[in-house]
Amino acid sequence: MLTERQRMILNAIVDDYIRSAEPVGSRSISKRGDVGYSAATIRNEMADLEELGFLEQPHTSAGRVPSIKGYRYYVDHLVKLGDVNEHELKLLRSYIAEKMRGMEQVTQHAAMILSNLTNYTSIFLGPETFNTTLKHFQLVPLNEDTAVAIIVTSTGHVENTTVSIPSDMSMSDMERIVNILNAKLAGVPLVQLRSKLFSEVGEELSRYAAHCERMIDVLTGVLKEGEGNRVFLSGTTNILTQPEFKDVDKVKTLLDLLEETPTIMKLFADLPAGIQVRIGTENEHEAINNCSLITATFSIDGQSLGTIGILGPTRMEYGKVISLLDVLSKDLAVLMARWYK
Amino acid sequence: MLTERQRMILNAIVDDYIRSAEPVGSRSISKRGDVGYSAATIRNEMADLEELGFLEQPHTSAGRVPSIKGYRYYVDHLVKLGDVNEHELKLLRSYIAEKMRGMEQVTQHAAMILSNLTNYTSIFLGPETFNTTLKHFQLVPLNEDTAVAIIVTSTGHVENTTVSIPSDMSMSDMERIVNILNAKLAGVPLVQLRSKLFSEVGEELSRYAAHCERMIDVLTGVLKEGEGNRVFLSGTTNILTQPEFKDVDKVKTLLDLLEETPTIMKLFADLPAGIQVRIGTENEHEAINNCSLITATFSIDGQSLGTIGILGPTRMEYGKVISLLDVLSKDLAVLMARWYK
DNA sequence: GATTAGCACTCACCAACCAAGAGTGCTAAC
DNA sequence: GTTAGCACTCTTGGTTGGTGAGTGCTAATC
Repeated sequence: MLTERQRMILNAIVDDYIRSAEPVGSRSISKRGDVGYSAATIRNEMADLEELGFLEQPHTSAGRVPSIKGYRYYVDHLVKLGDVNEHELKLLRSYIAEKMRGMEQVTQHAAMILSNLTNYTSIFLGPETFNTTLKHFQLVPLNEDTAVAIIVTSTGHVENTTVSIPSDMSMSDMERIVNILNAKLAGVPLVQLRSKLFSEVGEELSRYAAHCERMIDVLTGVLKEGEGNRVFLSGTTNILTQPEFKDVDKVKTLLDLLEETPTIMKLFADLPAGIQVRIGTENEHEAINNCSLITATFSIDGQSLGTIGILGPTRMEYGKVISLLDVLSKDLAVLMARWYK
Repeated sequence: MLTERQRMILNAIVDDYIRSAEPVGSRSISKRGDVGYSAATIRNEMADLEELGFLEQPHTSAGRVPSIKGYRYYVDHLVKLGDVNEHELKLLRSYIAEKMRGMEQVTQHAAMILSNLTNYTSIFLGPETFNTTLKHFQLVPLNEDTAVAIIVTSTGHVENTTVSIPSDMSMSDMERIVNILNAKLAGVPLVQLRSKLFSEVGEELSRYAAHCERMIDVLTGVLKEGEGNRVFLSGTTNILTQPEFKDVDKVKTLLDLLEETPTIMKLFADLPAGIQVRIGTENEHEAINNCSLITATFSIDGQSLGTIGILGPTRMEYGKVISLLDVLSKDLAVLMARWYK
């Protein structure tokens, strides 16, 4: 619905604004070389674009600034994916060099590199527990009445809590129960643990029923607690270098948001595989209404294994970030496929 | 070396400044009621105090502000420990209600409450690994060539990494080695693991020597990696509400510092048991030269089990924070004594 | 001799004001 | 359809002058 020239001008304006962070005027566009029109012509087009809702004016006689709708159009139709240069590529892939750490460490490291490379904040969200299965469960006694409960999931994730040992449970009882639970419950999806317990293990452990249920409580407790550990942030303060965050109050609300893991998890909920761009108010949460969130969710056999997101101002280098995330998520997908073949 | 009146005036100035965050003038002190002198007298004393280095003037004809030396004198001789009120005490002790979680969770929760109560940033540093002993070591295989290595320490702390299994090591080999290592190394201080390995386990595992050394590498690797996990922050953004941090640049350097776990660990190194106050430039690190750090290190039998610190502006409510930390650290000491009796 | 009232002086802070510059919208010419 | 020209708007930065808080000093007072 936009003319070729309008698209060209919109593109120029967004590019300029992303670079300069200042409202861009008709003259500066006209002088860019790649747009062969005079300032006056551009002015007319800009007025039209504003009427159509793609641009905004902070005040009369300031330049124009892209609106959310403008950014959206830019991202959907205009943005040129920057190509990832040698240096960046090398850096980005350096995490693979640390051969064979856990999947988590790898992704977290990747997220860190990404935040350095982009100067925005990167967020990594680990796989949802209900997609993973139980690998191993164990109790390590610390002294007579306390023990550490440890759970290992199929993705190599480890969770633990300290629990108190009921006084009426002997060491050998405990060992036996843990053994049986392991034999029966290994490979069971985490969310089905409880129901499986009753259907499968029921009769065999009936004499330990009470204890056993206790154990499952512990198990699910550990899992629930671990929920929060899925979020990993990197470069939190990078965003402070952006001029749109020179106001401490804005900074505070943003940082407060980032500290609230549940909120972040909600933000990342239900993302389809692949790259997703959420611009400004397209984000649910008010605190990031002047931010954009670009996410890459990678999955294997339809099972999501995590999401890496980049949070920056709406005036974000979309082209660069998208292409970086694209490369990275494809790399990770390959890596994971090999890992969990 | 200060006269009674000078002490009184210094005390009044520091108190006022802590409340208002603004240079305090002679008149406002004179009108406080508890100091029965006229503004002129106070002015003279203030001039003297300035000459002695206890006060500073931002510029001529502004009020006075305490210097580092002034704060130091205040903390050492003048400060009245605020008494902890019922409500605070209840809140502060609520972590105990979560009966018998791990020591770590308890302290971390306490640190969180503390940051809420004070509106400063609280930092918790877990016990040094070389004071703790190995409780349990385990490998959980994930697939043919990777496994999760898990370590449990005597304090109930759990560390883990994913490692690759050498192709020439069979499952049963692995199990055997792990078993022997556990039997021999449980109870050994973490730092002595390697030397103990050779002296004690040497002959018994000579046929597995190579593998065994590999295992120890894994073990120490896990530990080194875990070093960073000892730091726990809470209320990071609280400090942003303080007027001295209305400048985003300062905020950034401070937050950057807080993200660097090694630096924080250095900051907390070699603290004696009990409460310690470091004011402004008394702190090594430049980024917190206008902050004060109050720490409480609690130990049992001379073995440090962690430190809780409060980081705030130099203009901090010393009395309140010190008494809160005092109560808390004593509580924790009791709790831990029961725990690790 | 210590204390205090009085006074001149110093700055930071604020508001008003002004000029410059950037950008716009509109009109008329190309 | 495009562009040059022009009047108009509005931010920005600098200057100026007034105000108030606070000081240092001196002289009077207790």
